[in-house]
Amino acid sequence: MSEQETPKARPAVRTLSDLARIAGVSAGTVSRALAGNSLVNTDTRERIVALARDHGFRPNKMASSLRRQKTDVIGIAIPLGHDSRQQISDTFFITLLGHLADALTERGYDLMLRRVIPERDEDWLDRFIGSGMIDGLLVIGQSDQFDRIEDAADGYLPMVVWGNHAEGQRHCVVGTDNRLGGRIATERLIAGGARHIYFLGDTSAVEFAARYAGAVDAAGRLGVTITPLTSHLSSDRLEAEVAANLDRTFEPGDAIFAATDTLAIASLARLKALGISVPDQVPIVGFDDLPLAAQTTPPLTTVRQEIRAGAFAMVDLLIRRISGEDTESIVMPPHLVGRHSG
Amino acid sequence: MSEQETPKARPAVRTLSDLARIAGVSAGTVSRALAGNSLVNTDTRERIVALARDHGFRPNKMASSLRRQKTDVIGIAIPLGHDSRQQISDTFFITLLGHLADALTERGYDLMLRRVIPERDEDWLDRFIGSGMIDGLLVIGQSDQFDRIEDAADGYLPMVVWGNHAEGQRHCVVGTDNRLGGRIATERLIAGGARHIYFLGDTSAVEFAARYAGAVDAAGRLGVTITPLTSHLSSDRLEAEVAANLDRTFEPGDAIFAATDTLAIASLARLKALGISVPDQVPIVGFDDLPLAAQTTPPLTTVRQEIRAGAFAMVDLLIRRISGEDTESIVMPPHLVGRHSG
DNA sequence: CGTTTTGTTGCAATCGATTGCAAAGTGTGT
DNA sequence: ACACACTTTGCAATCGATTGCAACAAAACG
Repeated sequence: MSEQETPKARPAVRTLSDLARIAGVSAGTVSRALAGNSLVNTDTRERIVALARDHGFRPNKMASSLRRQKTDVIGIAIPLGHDSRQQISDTFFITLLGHLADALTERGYDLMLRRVIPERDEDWLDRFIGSGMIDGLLVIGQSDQFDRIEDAADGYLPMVVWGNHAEGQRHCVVGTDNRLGGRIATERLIAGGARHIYFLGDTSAVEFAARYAGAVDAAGRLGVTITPLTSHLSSDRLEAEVAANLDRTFEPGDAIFAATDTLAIASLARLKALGISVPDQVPIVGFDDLPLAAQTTPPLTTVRQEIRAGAFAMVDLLIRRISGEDTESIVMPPHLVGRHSG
Repeated sequence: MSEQETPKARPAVRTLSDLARIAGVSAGTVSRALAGNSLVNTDTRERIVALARDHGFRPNKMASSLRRQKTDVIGIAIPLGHDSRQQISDTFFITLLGHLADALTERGYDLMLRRVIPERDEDWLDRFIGSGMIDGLLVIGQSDQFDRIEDAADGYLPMVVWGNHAEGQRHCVVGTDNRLGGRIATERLIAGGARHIYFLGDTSAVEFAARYAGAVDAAGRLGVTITPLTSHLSSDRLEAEVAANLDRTFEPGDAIFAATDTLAIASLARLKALGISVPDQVPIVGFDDLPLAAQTTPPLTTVRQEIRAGAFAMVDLLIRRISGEDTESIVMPPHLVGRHSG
């Protein structure tokens, strides 16, 4: 009663020993009781658990982590190498992050988020890994850090990366077959009559480079020319760069393959502003199939990545790696979602 | 030389003591040397720092946190009370998260992200606070957890919440004047000729409730009727609910005030599919002014929230609270951004 | 009734970095 | 040559939870 009314009058119960004193047992017993299982007497356990609840006691996770050598925290690194202000706000990464959060929470892990700017911090990966704060690491996007990730993977098993898979690479990656996706998108445009394709994106990120390579494959094989136009994804540059890139005279047979739906949507808006009709004058195909892609005008034709499945796969692989297994990478096939923009 | 070539042949240097042994000094000295300042001899310091670098030594953060009683980690909680699958993927929250990440990283803090579903975990706030893992807590959105946040705020200073400010509340909040925003949006619609306004959103979240209240204020004062239509923000329900809500016959004078740009954009798409023109038949005003709002067709008229400024304000307040100051809330004025949808 | 088994609990070491205090070493002033 | 100040380093306690091992009691067995 007065316990309920003046919970702060009592000296706070901060440590196991505090609670142990109140319960009249040793700290070890309290620890075991709160751990639920093991070998404490049922009565004792219940008494201690009740006491802990009444006093709002929560064991200190730092101490626990230190002792157990396990933090139940997974690190999520977002390297912003090729585009330092992008990405954490890019819809694709965020959607992925959301699903990762779901999957990790479900498994009892917390997540520690870190945006890293490799140019400013050479050592970002090893620093994160070596901090002792995380049981495993997910890297969202390889950016231009492929080699550094490779190096780290040699000495650190519990790491899974979202990104592109290259022949013979050593780090475990989950991602879409970007090259195939690029090919599919390009073939779609060519089937629609395109003779010259603009690739919109930043090829210094390996994922996008692979999409471009796929586009070049298809274009080359089918006798179509292709021109890369560099556009970054950071929200403060995106609009201006897309505008600059699309400020040209389009001719019949021209088409746009945007490396990302975000870029495709910006292109849609820009072409509309220029009075160029999509897809009649210039067809556009995007990449990702974000939820928004279905809601644009016209609805966006795009190459779908299975973000949710990918996120769950990453977590699954990571957990297997944490327990020592050396897992293979997973490359998921992309699928064309034909709507009306191209 | 052979050091460089076979870095893994040597037994790894994992602890201060390991490094101390190699350097021929005590662990305490190593600790002080790596801490940079204090009172170690310059030569010794440099020698130790070099050794640490060569051996890739990184001090264990858990141990450090435990001893210093400071983790340099800020918790970010996203309560999903009124809409359990929403938000982490909602563009607004994500944009905010991105800016928070910027501001915190700049100040040397890491961030620990936690989505919480209050229905499943009554104790989410106290558990996070009491975990000992974080130096401070940012809560993104009050959801329907206003009272619980109030309770926690009484005993825990370093917490700042994004959300709505209510008269006499005790927790420190940063946010937009939602009620005023709702009023502004509604007045805009009425000035455009609206006689009946549909409010699209979920009023069980206090922020949205305040926007609705503002809309009711304006509508009541100007003799306009208003009808709330409940739509959630989770990406898997959003589209269907908007569709269901807008599946009605609109009459001249009808207008839509969407509680969020995300809802406004979905409405735009839905009305387009129904062959209803915006703004001629039904004007729409949104809320947030997401980057996308400028790129829709037609470009969205919306009420702007200063997300970036808000994020930096939150971090600033939090840091002052961590050092013991009891800061006031900040309520930022919303601004109407007139584009073409309403 | 003595011995073994089973069930509970306490004790103390441990995880790894930090830091107050003491001690050692060096240098200055008289 | 001695006392004193200052610089640098080592020692050992500490943060709080966990856990192997030993100790003890009660129950079961012969």
